[in-house]
Amino acid sequence: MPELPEVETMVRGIRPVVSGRTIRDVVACLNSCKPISITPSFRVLRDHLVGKKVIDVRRLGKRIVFDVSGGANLVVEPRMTGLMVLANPPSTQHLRLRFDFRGRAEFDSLWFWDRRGLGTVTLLAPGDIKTRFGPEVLGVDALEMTVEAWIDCCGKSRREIKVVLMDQKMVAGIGNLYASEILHLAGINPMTPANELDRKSIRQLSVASQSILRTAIEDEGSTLGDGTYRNALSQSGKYQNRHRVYMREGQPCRICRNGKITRIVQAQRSTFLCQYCQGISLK
DNA sequence: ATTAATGTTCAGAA
DNA sequence: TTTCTGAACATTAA
Repeated sequence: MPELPEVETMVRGIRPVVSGRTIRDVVACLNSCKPISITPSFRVLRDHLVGKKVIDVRRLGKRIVFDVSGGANLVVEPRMTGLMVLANPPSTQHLRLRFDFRGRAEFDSLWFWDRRGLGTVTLLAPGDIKTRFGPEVLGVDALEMTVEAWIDCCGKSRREIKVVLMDQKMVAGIGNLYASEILHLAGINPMTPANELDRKSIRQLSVASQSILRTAIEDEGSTLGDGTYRNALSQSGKYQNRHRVYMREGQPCRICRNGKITRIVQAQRSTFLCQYCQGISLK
């Protein structure tokens, strides 16, 4: 579930605690749970990181990037259920990796907890970090998506716009949850082929994307029913209370109050929508 | 007790 | 070339 707002929240929680600190040790598979995918290998990762200093922690799409002294990067991909926490992980069962820091402070370890274990951790050599990702929906300077980039991105695919929004090579940061929310705010039918959207709709998409994601960051992301997602201190997000459509099938639309939220399936994933707000005639 | 579904990504097939 | 399918894994609901 961690999408841009959740990953951004993790980074904001971790950065002030971890930046400037030296890695004392890295420990894998606490409580002997299964190892997650580590590239090139846990051994290499550990040997390289121990003794290095964390220069900065930042977000790239849905990934957490640690810049370490010497120029290498540690890239953590939470995928479905991965979390980076400084304390109180949801359970002791799925602690996959632990980073210990030198010196003494309020928090001396950073954990990678992952219930499903689909997350990945990659150590990249200096200079190897290049984004196979599209531009950021929210990002610094040139990395941030412009309306022109949106027009370009939509124009080159015939796939449904919902599917294109989730394609990280087109735009980095949007996943299944926020795609539904964004399209509802933009008043766009999720099934519309991306290349059939007019300029006005694309502009609305651009505005809606930034608006939804910014608000979700302010609310520290969405913690769904299973309670999996938490911030760095293991507290729940609040944005789920403001969901317009996601997981609200059958409930009245909060905006138009005309009808109920509908669930459809696109690319094997649930999409939630309001047929009135999004101009859809369902047969 | 099986089976399907769940937030993501990617390799390999169509 | 672009788009689609299934697999990686753990847990819950049906």
